[in-house]
Amino acid sequence: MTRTRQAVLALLQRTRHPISATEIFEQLHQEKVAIDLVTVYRTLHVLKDLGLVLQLDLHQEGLARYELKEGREHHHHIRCQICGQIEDLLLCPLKKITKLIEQRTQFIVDDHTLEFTGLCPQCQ
Amino acid sequence: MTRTRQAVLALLQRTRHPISATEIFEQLHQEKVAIDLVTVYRTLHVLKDLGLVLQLDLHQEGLARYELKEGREHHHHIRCQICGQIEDLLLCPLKKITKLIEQRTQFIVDDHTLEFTGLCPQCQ
DNA sequence: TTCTTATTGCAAGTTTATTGCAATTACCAT
DNA sequence: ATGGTAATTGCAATAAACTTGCAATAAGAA
Repeated sequence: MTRTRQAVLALLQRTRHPISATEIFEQLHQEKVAIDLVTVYRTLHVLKDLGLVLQLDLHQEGLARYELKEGREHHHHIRCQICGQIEDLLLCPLKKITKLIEQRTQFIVDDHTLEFTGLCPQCQ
Repeated sequence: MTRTRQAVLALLQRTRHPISATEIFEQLHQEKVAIDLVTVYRTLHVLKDLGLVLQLDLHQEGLARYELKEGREHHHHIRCQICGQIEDLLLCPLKKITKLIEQRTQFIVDDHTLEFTGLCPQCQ
């Protein structure tokens, strides 16, 4: 664990919403942490492989976002189509459905993604 | 409606799984239909705006896939992590949950995406 | 057929993310 | 501490998906 990795991890810890590599890069530069964008990408890859970070690919965003997995329970997201704000949904209605899908398709399911989009209270 | 647009639409009609712009481009060239990749992208954009085609952004694929919306009921997908095969799931367990989420978040929900990943029977 | 408008192809440009490689840094053993 | 080794980093270049500008072409109406 180097200081650059700690800086990325610390930023993820204090960020409440899923954040992109570019946003991490820009935020750290504002905080006078010298780090290359490539290093941000590589660090995120490492943290993902270590199981500390989750990668999200939200619909129609065209970029990856990351959030800390550690210490957080399984959840999903809702995103405002106008302002892009992302909010956590601390629920998951898919336990039973997963079993049904495994029976129907003969797949072994090991992950799922669920995302809602719409208008946030401010943008309605 | 030009012949190139009809070619794209016809290909989408006879393709059973969500297909990417590059795949459409390559498939049409194999069928000796001269079409530029840019035109494929623009055609897909038009068809999407007309509500004839749905764009999917599957998790960790890093590209957009498209499927015909016309005449098909609402459904979701499951994708094999090994071979990439995508299968339709002709179910949706999210009607009640959507109402709950609207109450909790004060968002107006107007869409959702749901995707399962796992191992298909062949890749297990 | 001719005129007008929409569509297309080509080239160039964006954006997001990855790779190669040399230079630097971290960490372990001494 | 110090030196050696292996991992990490920055820079430059590259890749892949997608978009934009613009002139040439094709479609549809008069």
